[in-house]
Amino acid sequence: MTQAAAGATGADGRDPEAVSRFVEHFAAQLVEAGLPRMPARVFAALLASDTGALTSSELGEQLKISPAAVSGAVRYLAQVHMISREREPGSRRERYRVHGDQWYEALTNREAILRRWEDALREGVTSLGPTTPAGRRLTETLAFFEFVEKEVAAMMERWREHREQRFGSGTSTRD
Amino acid sequence: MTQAAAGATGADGRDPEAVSRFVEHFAAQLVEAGLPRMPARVFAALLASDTGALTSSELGEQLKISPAAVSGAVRYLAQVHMISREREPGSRRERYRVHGDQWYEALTNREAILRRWEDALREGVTSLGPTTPAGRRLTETLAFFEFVEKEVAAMMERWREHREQRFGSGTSTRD
DNA sequence: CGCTTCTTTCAGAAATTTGTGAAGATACAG
DNA sequence: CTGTATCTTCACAAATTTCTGAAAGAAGCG
Repeated sequence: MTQAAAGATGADGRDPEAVSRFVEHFAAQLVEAGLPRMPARVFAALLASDTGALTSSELGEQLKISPAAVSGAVRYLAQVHMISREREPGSRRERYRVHGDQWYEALTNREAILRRWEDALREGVTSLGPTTPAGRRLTETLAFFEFVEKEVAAMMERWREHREQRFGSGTSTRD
Repeated sequence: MTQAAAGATGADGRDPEAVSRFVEHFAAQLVEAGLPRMPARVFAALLASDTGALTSSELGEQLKISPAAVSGAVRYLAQVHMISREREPGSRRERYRVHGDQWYEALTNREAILRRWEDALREGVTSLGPTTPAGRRLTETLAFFEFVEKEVAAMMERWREHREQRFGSGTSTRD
């Protein structure tokens, strides 16, 4: 019984059970917020890893999912810029990494979505008529989104500053 | 041919086709952002209505969906505070309304979600250890969310001010 | 150059989600 | 109190999504 003791640590100096508990719990929250299940689990696992980067097989093993599932999940995450892929030079292994800076941006970077909302609203204002009651409502909604878009950009700027001050520059975890 | 002419207006002074086009297009964007289909369509229809409020049967008719579907959709929307329900005093009809103020808040009011994320992260920091690399990453992530939570509140305050100035107070559409 | 190791793609099985019809509640009207 | 209009709930059918196993596709290494 070398590893199952209370709060025990695995071979790598971490308690795999505690890690798993956190991963599943946090992933569940992400799912509730709209992220597909597998991407959520993979992301949480990366977040909870020591180096902030894992290989495909490590992910599959830890989460008990097939290589195909890992592949699908990382493709999704990379597409929405929540992780980035790295190639290890001397190997065919690929490494998936969560990069502090990058994924904060991604979270707020519903920007593309915001844009499309704005486009749809502009079209609506035109086709319903800017002076109709509905048109006026759409105009105001549009103004809100434009406002938010600007504000979020400013907010992220402030965050970078804030973080710099509190945590020092760069990602807090490096290899 | 009283109503189908180009850009023509229906009996109610609006072009139903143009309205429908907007409704479906905007709803599609909302769906892409994660809203379930029916709620998205219902919401878009309300947004594009002249009074900003419709009854269940009006919604069902316009969107060609069953009363059950309307019921489910409005329940969802009310739950996330994107609309409110009103009782017409002299009738068993209920009216669903989009209230400018209210739904802007709702959109940014992922607050509940944010809170749960923060809770999960705090738990993770504790169980993985605040001084481990993973623990440090979680701490920073937590800080980010706390920062965002504060900032969003401030942003909404600024929005109210901004809107006041540009559109005058209150909802732009009243019965 | 072929072997080995890893990753991706593809088709299908399983589970989940979504919308409907029909029956059940609720509340006003006479 | 009975009748009627309106909304909600429930069980099921249909469509969509999700994950897996198996085979094909890259990329170093001998």
